[in-house]
Amino acid sequence: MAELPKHYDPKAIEDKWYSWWLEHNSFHSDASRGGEPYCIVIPPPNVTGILHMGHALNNTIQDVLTRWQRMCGRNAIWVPGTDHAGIATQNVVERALKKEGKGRRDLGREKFVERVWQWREEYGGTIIRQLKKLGSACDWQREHFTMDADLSDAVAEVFVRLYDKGLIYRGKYIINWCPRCQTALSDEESEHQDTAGKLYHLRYPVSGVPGRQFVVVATTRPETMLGDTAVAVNPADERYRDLRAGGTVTLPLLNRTLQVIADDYVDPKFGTGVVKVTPAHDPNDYAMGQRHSLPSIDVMTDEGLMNAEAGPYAGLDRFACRKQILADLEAAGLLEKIEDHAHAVGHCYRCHTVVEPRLSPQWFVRMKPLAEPALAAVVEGRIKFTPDRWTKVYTEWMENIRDWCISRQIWWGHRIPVFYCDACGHQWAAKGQPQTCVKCGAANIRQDEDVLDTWFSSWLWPFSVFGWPQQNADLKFYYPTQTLVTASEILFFWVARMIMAGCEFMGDIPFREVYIHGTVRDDSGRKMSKSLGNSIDPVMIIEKYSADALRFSLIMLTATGQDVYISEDKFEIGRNFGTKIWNAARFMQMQAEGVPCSGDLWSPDGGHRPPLQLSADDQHILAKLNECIAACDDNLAKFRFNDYAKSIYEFMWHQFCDWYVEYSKQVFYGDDAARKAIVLGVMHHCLSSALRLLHPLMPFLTEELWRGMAYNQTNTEHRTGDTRPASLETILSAPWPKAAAAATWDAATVAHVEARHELIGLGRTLRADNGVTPGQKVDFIIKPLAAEAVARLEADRVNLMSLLKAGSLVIDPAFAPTQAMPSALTPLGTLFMSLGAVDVAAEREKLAKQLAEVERNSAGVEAKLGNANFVGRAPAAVVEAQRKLLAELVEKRAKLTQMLGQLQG
RNA sequence: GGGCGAUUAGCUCAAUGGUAGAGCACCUCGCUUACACCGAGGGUGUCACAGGUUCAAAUCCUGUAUCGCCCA
Repeated sequence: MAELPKHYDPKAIEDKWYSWWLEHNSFHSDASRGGEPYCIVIPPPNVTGILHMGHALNNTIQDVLTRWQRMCGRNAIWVPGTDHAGIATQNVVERALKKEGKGRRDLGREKFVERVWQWREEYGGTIIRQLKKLGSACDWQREHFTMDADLSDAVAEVFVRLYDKGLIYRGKYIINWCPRCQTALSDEESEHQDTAGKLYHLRYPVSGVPGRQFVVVATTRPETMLGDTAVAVNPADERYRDLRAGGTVTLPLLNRTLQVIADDYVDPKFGTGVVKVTPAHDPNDYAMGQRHSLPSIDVMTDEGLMNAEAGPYAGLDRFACRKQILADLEAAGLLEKIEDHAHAVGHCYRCHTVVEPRLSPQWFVRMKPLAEPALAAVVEGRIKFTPDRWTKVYTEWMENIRDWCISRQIWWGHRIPVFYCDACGHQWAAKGQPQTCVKCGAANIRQDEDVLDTWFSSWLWPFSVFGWPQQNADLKFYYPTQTLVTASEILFFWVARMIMAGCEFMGDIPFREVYIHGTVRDDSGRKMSKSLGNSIDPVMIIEKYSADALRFSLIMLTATGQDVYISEDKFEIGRNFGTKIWNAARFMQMQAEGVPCSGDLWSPDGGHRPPLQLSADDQHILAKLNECIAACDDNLAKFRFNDYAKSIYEFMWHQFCDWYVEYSKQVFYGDDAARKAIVLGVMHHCLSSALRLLHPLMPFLTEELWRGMAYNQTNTEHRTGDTRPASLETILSAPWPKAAAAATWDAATVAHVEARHELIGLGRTLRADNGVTPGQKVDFIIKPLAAEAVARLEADRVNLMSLLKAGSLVIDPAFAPTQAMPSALTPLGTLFMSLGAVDVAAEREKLAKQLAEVERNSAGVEAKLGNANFVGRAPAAVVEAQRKLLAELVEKRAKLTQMLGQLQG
C-alpha cells in the first residue's frame, strides 16, 4: 500500500468504512445462521431527539459490547429504533402549527396526526443519522419505530389482554396534570424540584364556638382554597375538641360552609394542627375526602385557569389567582402570616411547567400483580444489575409500586383501544376497528379519545421488535436478550416496566444483565442541558476530533457507573492515541521494506510457527500482549470499560511504542536479516492483535489499519466454534485475540527485561539530574548484582547503549569507583555515570536521602516481622513477601552505605 | 423526612485488608530519520473528620461534615 500520511485523517475514513459496512451488510444478524446469540436492544431515542453526550456514551458502550461479542464468535445483534415520544413530538408539531397561526383543533385529529407523520418523515431520521456517524454497528434492517404497524399491534394486544384480565381500569383519581401540554402525566413524568416556596397561613372564620373567631390553616397553594370542602384535625388533638363538637367553619371569599373532620392523616405538630382539605387538587386530601365522603370541587380548567367554581376568580391563571387571593385575604385581615418554606414541586418532564395535581378520569394499570414476578426475577438473581447498588433502588420501587396512569390527552400515539356503545352502554377493548357493538350489534359506537403513554409501547420493546405477538424464529432465537445498557434516569420509566412486561407476556425476563452508566456532566459537575447552554455537541466533536476519539475519550473517562465529567479538551486523549497508533503502524511499514515478513506468524493457541529464536525483548512484549488480552477480556466481562480502554492504551503506548519499538530500532539499523524478520513478525502479531482488541472502541481507525497493513490478507488466525465462514476481510468479523494458553516466553527472561527497563529509567534520571542534555553521549558502568546477570547484560549491550545514549558501556562485577561518580541502585546492579566534574556534595546529599528512605522502610518492615502477632496471624505468603522485601532493603542499605563511604574517601 | 452515592495529587479518577497509582494539567530539557497530536526527566497526597474492629485500614464497622442524586 501507499505510505501512510504522517497524521491520521479520520474525516476521509470514517464515512468510507461506515458505508462499506452498510453495503456489505456487516451488522446484520440472521437467526437462521444459529450459533450462540448475543442480543442488545437499543434504548429507543425519541424520534424528535438529537444526539447528546449521554446518547454518545450509552451507544458507544452498546457498540463496544456488540462488536466485541461478534468478534468472539457469537451471533451478535444490536436492534435499533426510535420511539414516538408522544408529548414531545406533539409539542414540536404544535409549535410549527402555531407559527402558521393554527392550533391542532383547527386541523382536527386525523389531519393533525397526518401532519405529525409528515414531520417524522422529514426530520425523524436525525438521531439515526447521528448514531451512524458515531459508528454504531446496529442491524439497520431491523430498525423499528414504536408507531409502526407491527409494534402498534403489540400495544393493542397487550392492552386488550390486561383489560380482559382486569389489570387495566378507568377511574377518577388525582393525577399529575400539565396545563401546558394539557394532558395527564404518570408519577414518574412529574419531576420533583426543590423550590424555595412560601407557606401561607390563612384564617378561616369560625362561628358557633365560644372564644374562637377563626382557625388558621397553612398551605403552599392558596388558590386551591377555592376548592376546599372541609378542614381536618387529628382525632387525638384535644385543642380542637370544641370545633368538632359543633362549630361552623366558613371558607373565606366564597363563603362556603366547610365540614370539620377528624382524620389520623393530620399531623398535630404541623402548623396549627388544622389543615384545609381540597379533595380535587391534592392526593392526600382526596384520600381524606374518600374516607369522609366529602364533595370534590375542581376549580381549574385544562389550561390551568380558574373555572366557574372559582366564582369571582374565574378566568384567572392559577398563579395570578394566587396573588389576587392573597391580596383579598390580606385586605380582609385573613392572612395571618407568610413563612419561607422549601418544598419539592412537580414539574412536567417534557416542558418543565409546574404540574397541577388534579382529579381527573384516567386509565390506569394495576401494577402490583405485574410487579411481583418482576421483583422476584431480580431478587433471585435472574437479572443482574451493574453496579449492584441499583438492585436495592429497583427493589424499593417495586415493593412500593403504585398504579400507572397510562392515558394521555393528546393525539399523537396509540389510541386507547376501548370502545363504547351508545346504544346499550357496553364498553370493551378490542384490536382493530370494530364497526358494531359486540354485545348489541348497534353501529353507533365510538373509541376512547385518549392515547397511551409512550412508555406503554417502550415497555414491550425487547419482544415487540422481534414481531411479538407473532411467534417466530427471531423471537425464539434472540429472546431473552442478553444485556441492557441504560442510564439511571429511566430505571423506573422503562427498565422496571420492561421486566414486568417480559414476565407477563413472554413468561420470561427480557434481558439477563443491566448495565447502568452514569450521567454525562460538564466539568463543573452540572448536568449537560440545552437550557444551561453547557452541552457539548457530539457531532461537533466528531467533526473536530473524529468519532473514534469521541468514543475512546468518553469511555476512558467513565468510571464504572459513575457520572462523567467532560470538557472539550478531554477529546484530545482519543485523538492523540489514534495518531500514536497510526504512527507506530507507519514505522512498521517503513521498516518492512525488503524484509521478507508479513502478516501474523502466530496461531491462536499461542504456539508459533515456524520455530523462532525469540529475543528477551520479543518474549517480553509478547508476555505484555498476553496480559493485555487477559485484561481486556476481564474488564469487558465486568463492564469495566474504562479499564478496558486503559489496558490497550498502556499496552500500545507504553509497552509497544515506548519499549518495543525503541528496541526494534537497533535490530532494524543492524544487518541481521533473520532477526529483522522475527522482530517484524512480532510487531505484526502485536499490532494485529491490538487492533482487534481496540476495534470495538475505535472501529474506524482499526479497520483502516487492518486493511492498510494487509492483515485482511495475511492474518492466518481462524475463529474456532464460529458458525460463520471465517472472514478476515473486515476487522469487524476478525477473531478476537486469545490469551496464550502455553507461554512462548520464559518468565525469568521477561522479569529481566522489566528490570532492565528500570535500570534504563534510573540511568536517564542520572542524566537529567546531572544536567546532561538528551542528545549528549555519556559513559556508563554497570556493576552487576549477580554473576548470572553479566551474560544477560552483555546481550543487552547494544540496546542499553542506545536507550541510555551511552558513549561507552562497561559491565564489570569488580568495578570500584576511584572518584566520585553519580550512581543508582538498580535491580540488576549498580549503575555509575562517568562525568568529568561531579558535584560531590550534591551526590552525597542524594545518597543520604536515599539511605534515609531505605532505613525508614526497613525499620518498618523489621518492626512488622518482629511482631509475633503478625508472623503468627498473617498469611504465610504475606509474611514471606515481607521477609524478601527486608532482605532487599538490607542489601540496598549496605550498598548505599558503601557508596557514601567511597564518596567520603 | 427516608434512601443511595461521592469525598484519594491542581483537575478527572484507580487502588476490591498487606510499601498509595494513572491520565490530563504544570515545570525542565530535547525539532535524535514513526509520532511536537512527540520524546526524556520531574509527585512531601494529615486517602474529608472523629472513634472502633484487626497483627495490619484509603479499603471493614459506627458517627460527623460537605456535595450530588433518587423517592416522599
